Amino acid sequence: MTHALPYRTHNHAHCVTDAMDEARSLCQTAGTRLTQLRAQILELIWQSHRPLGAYDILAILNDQGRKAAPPTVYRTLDFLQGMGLVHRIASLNAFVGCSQPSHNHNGCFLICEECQNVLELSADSIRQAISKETGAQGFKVRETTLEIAGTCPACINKDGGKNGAQ
Amino acid sequence: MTHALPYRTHNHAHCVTDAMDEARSLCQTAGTRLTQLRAQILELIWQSHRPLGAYDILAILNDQGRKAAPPTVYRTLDFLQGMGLVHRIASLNAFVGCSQPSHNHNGCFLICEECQNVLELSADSIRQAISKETGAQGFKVRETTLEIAGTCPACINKDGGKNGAQ
DNA sequence: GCAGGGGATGGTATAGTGTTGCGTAAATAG
DNA sequence: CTATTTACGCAACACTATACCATCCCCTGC
Repeated sequence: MTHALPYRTHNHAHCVTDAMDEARSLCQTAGTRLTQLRAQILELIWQSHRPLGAYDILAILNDQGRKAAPPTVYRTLDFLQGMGLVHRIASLNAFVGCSQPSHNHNGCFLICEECQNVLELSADSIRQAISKETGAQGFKVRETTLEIAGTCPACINKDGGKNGAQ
Repeated sequence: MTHALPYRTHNHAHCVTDAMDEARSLCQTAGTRLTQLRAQILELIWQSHRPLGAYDILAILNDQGRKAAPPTVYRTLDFLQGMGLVHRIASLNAFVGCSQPSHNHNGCFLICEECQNVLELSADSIRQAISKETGAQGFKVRETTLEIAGTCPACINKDGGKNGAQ
């Protein structure tokens, strides 16, 4: 299936239910437990395509009546990351749902600085270029962090060229 | 001129003097001041090819008799970043000297997780691939963060395949 | 030489992000 | 039903970064 672009209007409920379904299925397969807390936090992250800080999550959890402290959140995020269900955006210190948890690890993130939406690309051509360069250096890659900040097409149009000009 | 590979033995004093010379020249051109503090911090960062945390710098400064507080260090780092003399590695919360401050902004960093050395690549082919993908999305790039963690060739050899195996 | 102004630095406090360690509770296995 | 593993609650702390104000220094013009 194709995934909706975050910055286009789409039925976001589908994103959430899809993500939760896939999460349940992945945990089932892996023999890990998608507990109530983990599901709750994953769903919180999927409330939008905007990355959420750990302390944002913490605040929402506490608003929702759960007594949580930072370790609770970070542990859960570690689990979700380990399962490939969420990604950490290093340049933002924030977390976003992974749109294709079964494939597409080490993705490439397009971060709109106006609307804060993040689009995850698979970007095979970029991956190949990286692989070629690192190979030439004899460098063995474990993990790549590729985060691109800028302006998404929706915001470029919205601005009428305010930032699109230069 | 060609730059030495950080993880090969090289006369590192040259890296430092080159970097300092270039820094002086760049500041001269830009009409900014490479003050004693700024030079001191830049030189600290260039002590090695390993990224240095802001609080590492702070500790060394204080060891060296200067009374500094965090804002002093961050201000100075901001300046040095603004001049393109150092880069911040988001995935490490640390700073490294820029090997080619006059060109090569938005570089690509190969981070060895064993020896901690960082090599900065220009990586035009990667940049082109990114540009192509983002262009296809209609996304306007302002800044790219590309940090690749893994093992450098020197450490791969040193380990005799300990990590190189898998 | 000297006042004025702007950039650079010193310093306190505080905000934001992430971790350690330990004890308890819940789920699963035997 | 006990033992073991796994998850969660909680306190304290470590690390990273910024806001804000005061002071200093250097350059400029006089």
